[in-house]
Amino acid sequence: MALNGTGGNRIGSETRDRVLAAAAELGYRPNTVARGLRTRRTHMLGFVGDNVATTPFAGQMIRGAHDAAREAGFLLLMVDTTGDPDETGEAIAALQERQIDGILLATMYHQVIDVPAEIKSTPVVLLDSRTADGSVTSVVPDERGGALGVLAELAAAGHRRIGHVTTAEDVEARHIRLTTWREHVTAYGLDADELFAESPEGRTHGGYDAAMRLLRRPERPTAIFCFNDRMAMGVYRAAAELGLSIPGDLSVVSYDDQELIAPELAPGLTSAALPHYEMGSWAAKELLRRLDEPDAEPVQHLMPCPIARRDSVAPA
Amino acid sequence: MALNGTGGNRIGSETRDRVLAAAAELGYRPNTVARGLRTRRTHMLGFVGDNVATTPFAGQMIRGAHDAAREAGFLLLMVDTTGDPDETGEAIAALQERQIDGILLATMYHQVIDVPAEIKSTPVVLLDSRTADGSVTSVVPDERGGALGVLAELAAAGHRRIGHVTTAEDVEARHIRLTTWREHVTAYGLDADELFAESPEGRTHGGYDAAMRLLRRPERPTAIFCFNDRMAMGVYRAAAELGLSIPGDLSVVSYDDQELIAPELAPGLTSAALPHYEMGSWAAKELLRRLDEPDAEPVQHLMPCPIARRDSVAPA
DNA sequence: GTGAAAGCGCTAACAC
DNA sequence: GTGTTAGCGCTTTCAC
Repeated sequence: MALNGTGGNRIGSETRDRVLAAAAELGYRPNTVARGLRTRRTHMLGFVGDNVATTPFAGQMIRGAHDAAREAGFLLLMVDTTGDPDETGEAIAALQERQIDGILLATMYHQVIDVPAEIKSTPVVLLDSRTADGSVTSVVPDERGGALGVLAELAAAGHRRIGHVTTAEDVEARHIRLTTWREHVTAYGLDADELFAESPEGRTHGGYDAAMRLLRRPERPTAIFCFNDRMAMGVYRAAAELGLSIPGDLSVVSYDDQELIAPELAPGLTSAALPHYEMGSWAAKELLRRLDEPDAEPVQHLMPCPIARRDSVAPA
Repeated sequence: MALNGTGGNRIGSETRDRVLAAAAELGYRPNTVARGLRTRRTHMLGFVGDNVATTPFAGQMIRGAHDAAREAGFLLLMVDTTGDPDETGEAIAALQERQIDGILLATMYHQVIDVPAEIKSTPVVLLDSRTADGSVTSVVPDERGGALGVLAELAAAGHRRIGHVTTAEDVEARHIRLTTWREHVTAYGLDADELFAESPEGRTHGGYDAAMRLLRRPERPTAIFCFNDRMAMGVYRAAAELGLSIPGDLSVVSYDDQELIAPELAPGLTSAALPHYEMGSWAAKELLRRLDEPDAEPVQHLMPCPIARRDSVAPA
């Protein structure tokens, strides 16, 4: 009671001091396992990810969750899976055996998922994914906001003929970014199809290919909004090959703001950042809050994507 | 005993079946906390990293350790720090309170460290770092081997005037890679200083700067060995500006094999890979082994760095 | 203001 | 082959 500060004035201040002194002298540290057995609180959060530790930028989600948890005296017990449902179920079971207080269920990119049945009564918050019906608390990036942000950068520089280079992969991010862009150019009365090019894969080569096709059209766009930084890297290469200078002849904006790419390109790439750290932190805090308030209504949170402004945009 | 398979033939097979059936029916899962309290084994490994979750490629170390641990029924309890010794000490204490069975102490890049005093009796394996005196079991990349490997690629293509572009930052990797290169070109009777250029920072811009200086010298090298992929990215840019084609006029090899860079450059960059996954896996397995054999002699392991061959090397 | 004891869910030793 | 019990290190209730 002296150590925990519990029991109010049940314990004399002089007695408490003696206890504290003895503890310090002995280097005493409470055994959290025994405490957990008794209190049924382990002060551990389970973190289940699908290849999150492996995915370069998604690691920031771990870090965000970690920091928020640690600040509250919690530690993260990690299980990384391949995303396979059976494996995820097993991971959750392994975590529950260890009596974790709650679960953070993370995906390496924004997607819609079903929550595994195993979770049941364990409090859970979804990280970078959400359920179709919104029945589980979750946080995902505000992709629409981010797309509007980079499009606004171009608009402010006077661009109207803004092309879009994207992947054909069927992911949430593609749909939202594409839809937002389409609305934007359509609002100018432009034909979106004429300004659109996609490639099977959202990587450098795909970006290069799509950009080559787009930039060779009779009325080429004055700016391109890329699905992601990797595709933007390909767009840079295509522009160089066609003798177009960035941002002189062509402005480029993108999404993801990957630290290994966006700031390293020449010129630096203006990109909407995926707020991985913030999402991780938000999810952990929200989960912690829910441990004390198990009946709180589920929340769907959209995390803003700040725009990293660099030198890839110039007046049209 | 039926569930754990312990107690040998103490329990009848028919009785065991009944127990198993009942457990399955109830969805019974043993409480690992209670078990840990009794057996003093939690089947959790502490993973202490300095910004490891944050560092893009180092995440593979976590994944390697995770997979090896999980295969043995262990889970990773993560603490990420800034690398500050006090913080690391506190992290270790937090882990010990939770009765973890052993500690993996990881750094985000290869370095020489002192082991925190707190560790004491807890079994520990160092990941991507080592002690000066070799008193603690550790695994680091075989940087010399990797450097020899990429230099051999160049030698096999007939290159002798091999330049080196590196960082001035005082890190293990710089020293080993530099020394290995110096020995290599000196063995050809060349003056290493004429083929050497460094920049304050090991990033793209630094690589560009150093390469510009190096490639403008009267007798320019026919190939460049770069400290890392980011600097290589700058070397590519410099070569392009000087009208030198890669690999036609200049071959380039590098170190790290970062997935976001080496395969994405055009042409693909030949690079020695940092075996992060393998190091993580080795460290966890070795730690697990040591839990049962606490008195085993410390081992210093060098993990080979495989060469990722791409298209940046051509005959001299 | 303080001492004593029960019990969290397990494992292992001890009976028979 | 099976039933019983102590105890891991804590927290909390009860008694005084």
